[in-house]
This record gives sequence, structure tokens and C-alpha cells, in this order.
Amino acid sequence: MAVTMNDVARAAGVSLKTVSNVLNDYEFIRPATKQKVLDAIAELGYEANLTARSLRSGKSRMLGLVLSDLSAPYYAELASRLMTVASARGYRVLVEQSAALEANELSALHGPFRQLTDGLLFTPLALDADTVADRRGSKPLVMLGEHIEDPRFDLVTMKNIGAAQAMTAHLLAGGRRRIAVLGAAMEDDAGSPGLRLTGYREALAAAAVDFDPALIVPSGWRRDAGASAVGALLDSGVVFDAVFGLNDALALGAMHELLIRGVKVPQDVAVAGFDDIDEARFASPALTTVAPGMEEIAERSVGLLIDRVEGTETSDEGVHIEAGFELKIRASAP
Amino acid sequence: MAVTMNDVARAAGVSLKTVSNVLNDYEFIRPATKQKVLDAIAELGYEANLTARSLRSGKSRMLGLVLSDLSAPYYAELASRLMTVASARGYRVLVEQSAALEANELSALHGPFRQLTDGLLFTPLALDADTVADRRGSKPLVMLGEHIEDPRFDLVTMKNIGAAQAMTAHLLAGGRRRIAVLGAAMEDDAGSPGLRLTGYREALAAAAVDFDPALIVPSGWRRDAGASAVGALLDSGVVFDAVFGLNDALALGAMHELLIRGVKVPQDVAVAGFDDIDEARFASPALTTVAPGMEEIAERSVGLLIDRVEGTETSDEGVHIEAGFELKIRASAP
DNA sequence: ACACTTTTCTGCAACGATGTATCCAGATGC
DNA sequence: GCATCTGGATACATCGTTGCAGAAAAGTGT
Repeated sequence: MAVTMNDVARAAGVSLKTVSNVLNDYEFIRPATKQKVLDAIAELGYEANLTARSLRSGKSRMLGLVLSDLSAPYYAELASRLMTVASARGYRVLVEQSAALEANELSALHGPFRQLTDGLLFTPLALDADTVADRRGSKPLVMLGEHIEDPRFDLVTMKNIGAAQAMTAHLLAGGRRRIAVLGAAMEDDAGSPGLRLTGYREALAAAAVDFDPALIVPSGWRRDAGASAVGALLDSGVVFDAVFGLNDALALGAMHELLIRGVKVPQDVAVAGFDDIDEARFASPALTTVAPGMEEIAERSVGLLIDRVEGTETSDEGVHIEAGFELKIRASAP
Repeated sequence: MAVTMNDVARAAGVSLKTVSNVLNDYEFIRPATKQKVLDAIAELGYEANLTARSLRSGKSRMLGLVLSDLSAPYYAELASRLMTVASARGYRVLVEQSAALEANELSALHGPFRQLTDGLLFTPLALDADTVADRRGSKPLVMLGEHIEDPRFDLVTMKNIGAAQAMTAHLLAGGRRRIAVLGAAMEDDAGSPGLRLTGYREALAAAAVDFDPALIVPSGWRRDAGASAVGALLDSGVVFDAVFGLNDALALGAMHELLIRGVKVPQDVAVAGFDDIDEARFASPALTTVAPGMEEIAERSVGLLIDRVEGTETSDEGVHIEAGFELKIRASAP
């Protein structure tokens, strides 16, 4: 059916292996021979069989991306960029959605997904460092976005603490004193929510503003979670003059609920988010948020992973990359 | 390194082929033998090598999804659902972004991407039917979302015309008479923009409202395009009392621009969109839009493609599925 | 002309699974 | 008692590549 290397070899009057050598840029081939082979390839329309190549070589030129939910705007934008960067280096990205469930994250690390890829970009939400470290096999793994402080892993992340602190400081500078935080559990110390909450507390401390646990509302990270979290807060009668959503979707959901209930943004309550998804710019009012250097994260994480896969990067300790951030001050919290 | 079938065979004291037979549910195996094999598999932690299986069987259990840009919210939500549906049937989805460029769409149809997958879900934006029909190989292809009227292809789409007509009728019923349309070129007849524009014109005709070409603004389909399109319209001095964005991102960008410029939504100008992405519900004001049956589209397109791949669906003519739609009337155009 | 490198090309085995053909043992039929 | 059948297992070839080792050809030095 399909044209194989054998057909090309026959057409070019050389051995099968010579065709392989041409395709793999083997050094010692006479230009004339090479040309014969290339001509035969062009004439027959030969395409290398990637599956066979992959079986033989053990490489698939695919990178795995494990995240909770591709429909979340931050992940969608990140995935899109990661694919573009990977593509430029000749790799494809295979996405696996974990729904932030431990079982799914485990199966992504251990199951067939791992086999199909040369390395993994992993956003752990349910698993802890030790569990991840126990994974079978030894394919490269780059942690993404989450801050699992562990020298065993490569990590590309953002300045969660610093950025949250800067944003909180901005809200404080705007005269806000009762800043509600949506999306973090109090006790939660690892992962983005905990880190961002830490940044928030540091900013409060620096400004000598009291920390009030009543302002901390645990919730999911989607729009509907933000809406119901802020709704519950309003219902509870807790007074607040700003809302810091630990991601943009959350913040936008919260802003929607505030406006629905007649709370003016930013006059009554300022709203800030985190991620700077495209949607934030076009919200009404436009959402003040943290741009966490997604471009940089995409480029460096894919770059690092491919370097690991190809053996270019060899350091024993995990490489640790932290992208810079930028505050985007917009109408929702000027 | 990895455990192979051979190791299992040795451990179980049977032949390699018997292990294969157990894994492939071959009928005639003594329960005792089967158990021995299963025990050995469990003990050694054997996992079938998907690449080898794929080389031998010619199937990869991967479906390709070609779309313009995964970061566009509609596509992100669709891709997420498609993956979930495919996963339930034991397939993975490999995404390829075309950026709506002809070259990329062609390479998705002809290049290595085709090889890696058992079938394609294809959203053609640049290619026409004949070009697609010319593709090499004969792997199943299901057209997605776009309405390429052609019996050669399977197609899962939405009621573009009917839905646009219903939405326009709704705006007319609300007393709007100067409804601007963003995202369509006048002459464009194929594809979603053209079809939705047709629905718009039909609704105008049914209500005996004159069609004014000045109200039709061609533009891209992203938020920034919507913002600049409506900005240009305002600047041009054309009078309008409603905006129909041919997708939600566009409509939301437009709404943002209107509000920025002090135009009241919906009092001065009503805004409607198309797609019902999650963001629409939480916009301020919430966006009136068309829910195009994405759930149904995801389920039926993946179902159809897998049926083709597995040979369950065998009709010679392209199967044609049209999902139902629903108007979501919200505050932006009550 | 001979030994010795270096360049150029080739054959064979292997990657890890599955399809086809076959073989063996026991049951069945007459 | 011998041919026939069927359930249960196996051997071998095969999918389309690449790694390894080595052969053939070409160049080098004396």
C-alpha cells in the first residue's frame, strides 16, 4: 500500500540502509548517491513511517501535556503556545486532561500516555512531590506552573508569591483595606493557591493591615466558582472593599456576580485577578490582573523538556526557572 | 529495560503468542492458562507497547483534530469535550493548529499528522471541498462545524442559518431595526460566516426590514477584531441599534468597545453572539447568544469518526448530522 | 605494488507486537 | 482400531525502520 524505504531503495538502485542513511544525514554518502535517493523519494512520494521509526528508535517526538481541563482559558492559551513552540522544534504535543483528579494524574504518569511521549509537561494538582518522584521509567518530566519545591524535578513556574504580593500592594495603595481572596483554602500551603495567599499575607503585613480569615474564601477555579464564592461572601455579611481572585476566571465570575447584585466595580469593590488571559482585557470593566509571563513559561518549559529529551541538558539537580511577571492595571482596580 | 511479551511468556511458561492471544481475547484458551498469563502480567507489571502494536496493526487509537487555534474559547471548549468523549471510547485526540492557513491545513491532511491518527476531525477554514477530497490515503475524515455541502464527506455541523435567523428575529422582535453584523464578508457564501449572514438576511426579509450593506462589517473572529470592527463602525457614523457578532469572542470584544466608548448595552445598542462559550454567561452584561449544541456535536462527531474507523458505519454517502440549537437570551439583548 | 586508512555502502538483526499456518492432544464417529 | 474433528497451544514471518558490524571501493604513503 504505502511506499516504503524498500521501494525507494529499489527505485534508486541502492540498499535499503543507504536510504535510511540519507534520511538520517549520515556523514559519508557521495553527493551523487544522495541525489539519486532524494530523487526516488520525491518521485515515489515516500514518507517515513513514524510508527516504525518510533518503535526502532524508542522516540516518538511527542511531548505529553497533563493539565486539569483544556477548556479553562489559562490552560487553553498555554497549551496553544506550548504547541506552537514545540512545533518549531519538530515536536508535537499530546494533551491529557486530568480533571485535577489524583487517579487521572497517576494514570498519566504511569499509564499508556507516558509510553506515547518522549517527555512530560506536568501540572500537578492532586499529587505531591513524593508520589510523582515514584513514577516508573525515567523519561524527562518538567513541572509546570506549580511550585513543588523539590530539587528532584525540573520546574518552570511563575513568581506566585511576588506577584500576589505586588497585586495586593496595589490594592492597598488604592486604599482598599478589606481584600477578600477567592480560591484558596487557609491551610493549603503547597501549589499556586497557597503561594499566592502567602504573597497576599506578606503584603498585608508589610502595610500593617490585619489579616482576617473571614476574607479568605476557598473555592474552585472556574467562573461559576468565583460567582458563587463572592455570592456567599455577600450573603454572609462580611464587609469587603476588594476581591482578589487567584485566577482570572474566578475573578471574572466574581465580578459578574457583584455587578448582577448591584455592587459597583471598582467604586464599591475593586476586583483583581491572576493570569492575564485574553478575556481579562475585554471584560467590562477590564480586569486588573497579573501577567505571569506565559510566553516565557511556554518557551522555556518546552525548551527545557526537549533539551532533556535530547540529552542537551544534563544537570543532575532539577533546573528551576521562574518567569517574570507584570501587573496589568485596568479599570476593575485602578 | 521494559517488560515485553516475551518476558511474560517465559514467566508464565507459555509461548509468546499465547500471551498475545490472552490480551486479544482469543476464544480458545483454557481458563487455567489464561490465569497463568494474567498472573505473570500482573507480577511483572507488563504493559503492551503501543508503538509496536500500532506498527503491526496499522491502528494508533488516536484521532486527529485540526482547528485554527486552540486558544479560541469555542475551540478550547470543543476540544476539551471531544477529548472526553474519545477517551470514553478508548481513543486519544491529537490536536493540530492550522492558524486558518491553507498551507497548514494541507499539511495536516497530507503530512505526518495523518499517519499518526486513525481518522481526522477537520475544521476547514481555508481549503475548499475539492482540495480536501484530493487527499492521499483513505483514512476516515469527519468535517466539523463547517458546512461544506458535499456528499463525499461526513459532516457534523450546527444549524447556522436557522440559528442566525432566530437570533436576528429575536433582535427584531426587541424593536431593533439597524442590526450590524460583525465577522462576515459580503461575498463570502461558504462556511459559517456566510451561512450565518444568510440567516440574518432571511430574518430581515421575513420582517420586511431593508438590508443595508453598510451594517455588514467583515472582520476576524477574535475579541480584538470585534472591538476594532465595532470601533470602526462607530467612527464611520453608521447608525445602528444592535450588534450581532458571528461568534461570541467577537461579540464580547465589540461589547467591550461599546461600553468603553460610553454606548449603553443594551439600552443604546443590543449585543448578541454565537457559540455560548462559558465566558458569555459571565460577561457584564451577560451575553445573549446561540448555544449551538456543542455537547451533541462533540458526541456525534467522535462517535461517527470512531464508527468509520472501526468499520461500524459503512454508508457510501457522507453522513450528515446537524445539531440542534437554542437561543440563550441574556441581559445584553433581552 | 603493498600495506594501511578513510570513505562509501551493504546485510543482518532487532524493536515488540500480531496474523497465518500448523501442530498436538484428546474426543468423537463408525 | 483407525480416520476425523476440534479445542488449545505454538512457530514463523511480518510490520518499516535503525544500529552494528563489516565489506568494498577509493585514497595515501613508501
